[in-house]
Amino acid sequence: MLQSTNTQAIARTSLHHELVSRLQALIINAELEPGSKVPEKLLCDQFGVSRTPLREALKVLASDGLVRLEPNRGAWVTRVTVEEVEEVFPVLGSLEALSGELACQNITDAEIEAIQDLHASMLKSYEERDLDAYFRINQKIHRAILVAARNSTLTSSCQALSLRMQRARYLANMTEGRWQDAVQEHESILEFLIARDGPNLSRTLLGHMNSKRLSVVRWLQLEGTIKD
Amino acid sequence: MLQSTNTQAIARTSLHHELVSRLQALIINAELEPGSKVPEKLLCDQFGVSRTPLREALKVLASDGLVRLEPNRGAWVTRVTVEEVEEVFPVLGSLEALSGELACQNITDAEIEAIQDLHASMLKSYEERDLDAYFRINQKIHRAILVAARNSTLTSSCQALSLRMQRARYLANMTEGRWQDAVQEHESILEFLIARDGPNLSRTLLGHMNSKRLSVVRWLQLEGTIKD
DNA sequence: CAACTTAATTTTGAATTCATAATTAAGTCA
DNA sequence: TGACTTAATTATGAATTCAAAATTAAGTTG
Repeated sequence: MLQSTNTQAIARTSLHHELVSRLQALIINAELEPGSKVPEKLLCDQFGVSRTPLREALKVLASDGLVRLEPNRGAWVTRVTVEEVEEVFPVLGSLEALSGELACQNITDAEIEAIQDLHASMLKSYEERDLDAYFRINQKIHRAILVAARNSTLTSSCQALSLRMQRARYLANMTEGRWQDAVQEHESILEFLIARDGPNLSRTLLGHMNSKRLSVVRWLQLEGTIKD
Repeated sequence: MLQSTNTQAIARTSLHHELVSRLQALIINAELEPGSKVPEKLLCDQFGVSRTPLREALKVLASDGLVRLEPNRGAWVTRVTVEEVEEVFPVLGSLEALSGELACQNITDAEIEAIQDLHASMLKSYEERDLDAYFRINQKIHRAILVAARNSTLTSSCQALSLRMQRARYLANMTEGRWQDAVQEHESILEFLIARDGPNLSRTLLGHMNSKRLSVVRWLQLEGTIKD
């Protein structure tokens, strides 16, 4: 063996870089609650680092819109608002549409097969009504299409915006009807991908994002109604 | 008067935020040369700040792709590569296309008039072959369309990618033929905007970006040929 | 004197310190 | 008691310090 067994994945570049990932995860999983203050000291203890690298990470998260920095009042976890959703989804839609177009030009047969497998697993999760698994696989499919687009700039732009929409499992709320539609949309996506039909895949992905937007907005509004 | 005279614009939030802007400007204007090391100490002296906020700013710039952080070797100003241009312009094209679509839905008559004025000034700069002025106004037009799109997420995404492409005045290299074409494209853009014809404006902006991409790539390759 | 070692210097990444702003707690008075 | 003031505490932003890594300079040897 040329390389030693990877002790734990690839050694991350810097402390700050690692912290960005960790904090992203905490925010996505709502372990840091939306609207709450980022507990700087606690996190430093938790991660065993000083405030310097943690604060560096927070600046980066702020530029990605996951936290908001209030002068002299620290960092606050941002909330997903209806306004934000109405802004982000159209942008994400455009980018996903592009990813579909490019993927059709560049995807290999092996990659398509891999996506077919993912699709099959996703259907299984749907039948078992396992929402968590469904979403995990769903993400993998979208990610696989992005990878096939061979454009790392596109990938990271999408990733950043997706993260903002993934906060607090808002997407995980689906009515039976919406879920069924989403699965149907994914059938089309796969079909056009196999046919390497860029324009139609593009259009379908855009529509898919639009449906997601409507669903998320509906849910946010409902949630607002309940809480107020 | 309710408020005191604004001592110097709006007091910026934090040191780090101000530094991000300053460093962006230095990189865009190639005062920090592409491929060179970011002179941490010098910049600290220059700006009269300590390393902490400067380094925070560098992390943010790194996440935007303007600098690259090499572990234990500091920050380096990234170069614009052909690969990057081939990646970024398609994404920027998609986003600008969306901005055109949305602008047609939301732009006011007053905003259109303002863009017409900018367009007229730009034509004047073209006739006077004042490339600097031309580009400044060009940017303003694209920005005005973005503003009219009423989507701040879209605006900041475009802005971030634009910055990456603005490094080192690469865009400022235009042959007479390309310049003429660009002006013609802008005529169409204005026309479709006035007609509030979203689909055609969208298409034109996408094409415009594509032309820019070709022009920049051609120039980068030429430059490479000369230097090697 | 050219290739290699080793020591001095500088730079980097991160912890610590410190002044200031914000928050909380305690005290005051109607 | 409850609104207001003031003092104590805590948290924040930024400068400073410090250990480790990288770079440069100075020797050393063939």
